[in-house]
Amino acid sequence: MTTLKDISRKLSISVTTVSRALNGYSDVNEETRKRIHQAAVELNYRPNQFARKLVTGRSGLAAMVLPDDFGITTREIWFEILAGLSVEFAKHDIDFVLKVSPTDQIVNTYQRLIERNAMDGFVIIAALPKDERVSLLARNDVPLVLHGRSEQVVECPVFDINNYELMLQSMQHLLEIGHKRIAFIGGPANHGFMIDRTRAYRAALAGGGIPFNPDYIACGERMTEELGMVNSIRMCRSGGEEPTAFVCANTMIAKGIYSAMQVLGRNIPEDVSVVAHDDALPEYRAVDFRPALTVTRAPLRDSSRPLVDLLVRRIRGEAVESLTEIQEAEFIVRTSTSSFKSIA
Amino acid sequence: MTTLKDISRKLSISVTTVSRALNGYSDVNEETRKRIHQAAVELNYRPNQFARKLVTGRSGLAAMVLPDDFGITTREIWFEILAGLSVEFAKHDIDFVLKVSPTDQIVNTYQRLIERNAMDGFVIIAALPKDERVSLLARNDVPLVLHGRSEQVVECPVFDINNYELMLQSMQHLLEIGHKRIAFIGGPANHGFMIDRTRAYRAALAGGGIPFNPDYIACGERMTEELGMVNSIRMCRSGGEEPTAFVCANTMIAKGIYSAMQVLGRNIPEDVSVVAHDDALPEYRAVDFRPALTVTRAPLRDSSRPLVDLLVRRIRGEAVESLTEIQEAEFIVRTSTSSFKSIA
DNA sequence: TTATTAATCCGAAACGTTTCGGATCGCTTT
DNA sequence: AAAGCGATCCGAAACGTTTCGGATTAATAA
Repeated sequence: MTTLKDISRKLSISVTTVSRALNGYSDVNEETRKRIHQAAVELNYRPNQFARKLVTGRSGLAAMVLPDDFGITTREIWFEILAGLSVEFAKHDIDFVLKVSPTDQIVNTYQRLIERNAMDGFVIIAALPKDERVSLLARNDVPLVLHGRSEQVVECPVFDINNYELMLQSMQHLLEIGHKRIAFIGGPANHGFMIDRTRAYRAALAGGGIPFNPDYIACGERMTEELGMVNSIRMCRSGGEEPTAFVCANTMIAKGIYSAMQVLGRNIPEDVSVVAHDDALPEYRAVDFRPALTVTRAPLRDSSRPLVDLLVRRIRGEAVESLTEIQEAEFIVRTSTSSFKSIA
Repeated sequence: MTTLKDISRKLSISVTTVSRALNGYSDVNEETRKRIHQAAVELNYRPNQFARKLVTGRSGLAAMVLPDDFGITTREIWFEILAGLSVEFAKHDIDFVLKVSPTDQIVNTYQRLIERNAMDGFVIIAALPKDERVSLLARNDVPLVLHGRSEQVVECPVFDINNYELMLQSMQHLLEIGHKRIAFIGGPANHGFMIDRTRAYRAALAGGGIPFNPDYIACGERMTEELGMVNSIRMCRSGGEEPTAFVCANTMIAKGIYSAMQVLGRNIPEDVSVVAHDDALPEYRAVDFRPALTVTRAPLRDSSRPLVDLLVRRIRGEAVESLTEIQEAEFIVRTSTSSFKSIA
C-alpha cells in the first residue's frame, strides 16, 4: 500500500505539500501539483480513509437499518431501494452499510451505531409522523435524510414525491369521466404518504360534491396483492352501493383487484375502473396489465439519487433549509379506466 | 465521545494499561481491570474502530458485491441472503457493506475495493468453477468465503450444501416408486451446484440401469417459474416419451411446472410426480403447494451463520484447511410424488 | 546476601492523514 | 533601504488506538 510518505520521499517534497496538492489547495505550484498527481497515479496511491477519518471525522460510510420483518413492504422493494442507494453512494465514494435488526430493537441498533460514531449519515425510508429514529438521530446531531415527510418539527433533508398532487390527479380523472363511487385502497394509515393521499382523496370528493363514505377506504399494514383482493371483494359484496372505480396505493394492490374482479365476473374497465400509483418495479409493469393500467408514475429507482445527494450535501454542512426535494409524478392514462355508464 | 485517555485520566492509570485491560491481556491486575471496566461502562466508552484499524489493519467491515442484473437469482433471494449476512456479521461487530455494480464492472469494483484496503473480507455467492473474482481476491491475499464450491485450486473457506447427495436422494426416491422417465430442470450449467447435481442425476440413472436422455435435462440462466413452465411444456409436447417425473432445482421452477401441468390437463401426482430442492423462502412454501411438494430442504437462512463464521475465522488467521463446511439437506416426502402406474 | 522470577505497570513509537502556524524568497511599494 | 505582499512550501502536532521494550516491586531461589 502506498502512502503520502512514499510520494513525498520519491519527489523530495514534504508530506504536507503532497497532501495539499492532492486535496486541491491553492497554495501549491501548478508545476509541482502535476508532478505529485503523476507520482500518485504511478504509485497507485489510494488515501487511507481510516487515517483520514481519524482527523476529519468523516468515515465514508453511510447506513440504513431495516426491520427484519420488512415493515410495510416486500423483499423486492427493499432490494430495489438498497441497490439504488448502493450505486448512488458509490458515486460519492461512500460505502453503504446495511443493518438488519429485529423490529423491536431498531432504536437500540441506532443507539449503538450513534455511539460508535462510525457512520457519516443515515437514510430512513417511510418515516412516521412521530418517528423515534428520526428524533434520536436529530438529537445526536447525526446527518440523516428522509424519504417521506415527517410531521415532526426537525430539521433534516427530505425527499418525497408529491403524494397530495398525484392523488388529486387520479381522482380528478375519475371524476371527469363520471365516476361517483370511488374507493381507495392503500397502506398503513399513519404514514405520511397515506395521510397526504387521504387528504387529497377527500378534497377531490368534496370538490366533486360527493360525500365521503368510510366504507370506500381501506388501509392495510402491507400493500400486497392480497390486500387489494380482500378489500375489493369486501367492498363489492356489500350490495347495491358497489364502487365503480378503485384507486390503489401501488400496482400490487391493483393486481389483487384485477384477480378479484375476474373472480367476481366484473370486467375492467367496463364495470369498474382501476388506477394505481406506480413505483415502476420491473415485476409489476403497469403496461403489462390486461387491460393496461392507468397510473401515476414515479419510479422508486429515481429516488436513490436525490436521497443520496441530499444526504451528502447535509454531511458537507449545507443548510438544511435548502435540502428538500419534492418530485411530481407523471400521470399516464391507459385502458383500465373508462367513463362510467350507469346501466343499472 | 470518550476515549482511552479519558478513562486513563479519570483513574490515573496509563493509557497502555487501560487498553490492555479492555483487551483482556493477562498482565493487568484483576483489581484494576475491574475498575477500568467499570469506568468504561460509566463513561460509555466505545473504541474508535478507525484508530484501531490504523494500527491493527482490521476495519470491522465486510462486503459483498452484487451484479445489478441480479445474476442467477431474484431480488427476494438476494435480500434474504443480505439480511442473513447483516445480522450474522453484526454478532461479530462487523458492519456489512453492500456494493451493487454493473455486471460487466464487477471485477473492477473488486479491484478498487482491494486497493482501498478497507474491507476485512468478502463473501461470494454462487462462485463459478473458474471465478475471476475468487482468483483476484486470493491473489491479493484478502479473506473471502465462498458459497458453492469452486473447482479452482485456491485456498479459501467454503460453505455448501451437499448437492450431490440431495440430488441422489430425490432420484432414488423416484426410482424406487417406479419412475423411469425422469426430467431435471435446473439452473446455469456452469455453476458448481448444477455440476454436482447433474453428476448425481446421471449416476442415479446409471444405477437404475436407465440410459441418459439429453432431452430430459434443461438448464436456464435464471431459475424462475417461467423456466419451469416453458421447459416442462416443451418436454411434454415432444410426444410419446414424456417424462413421468420432474426434479427441480428450486421451488419456483416447481411452481412453474404446476401451472404448466394444469394447462396441459395433467394431474400431480397421478400423471406426473414433482420433487424440488427447497431453499425455504417464505414466499414459496413447499407445504402450501397443492399437492404439497416433496423436497430436499436446506433453508437459505441457515447458510448465513456458517458463512460468516468461516469468514471471521479466516480473518482471525485460522488455517484454511479446517474451514470447509458441507451441510446435508433434509429429505421430506409429501404428496407431489407417487408411484408411477403405466396406464398407457 | 544476591540473583532470579513473576506480577504489574508504563513511556514512547507507530499507523496515515490533515492542518495550524509559520518560514522563505523574490517583487513591489513606500 | 525598509517594509509589505503574494506565492510556495514545510515542521510538527493531532486524531485514538495498539504494542514493543522495558521499569518497578516484591517474592522466591541460590
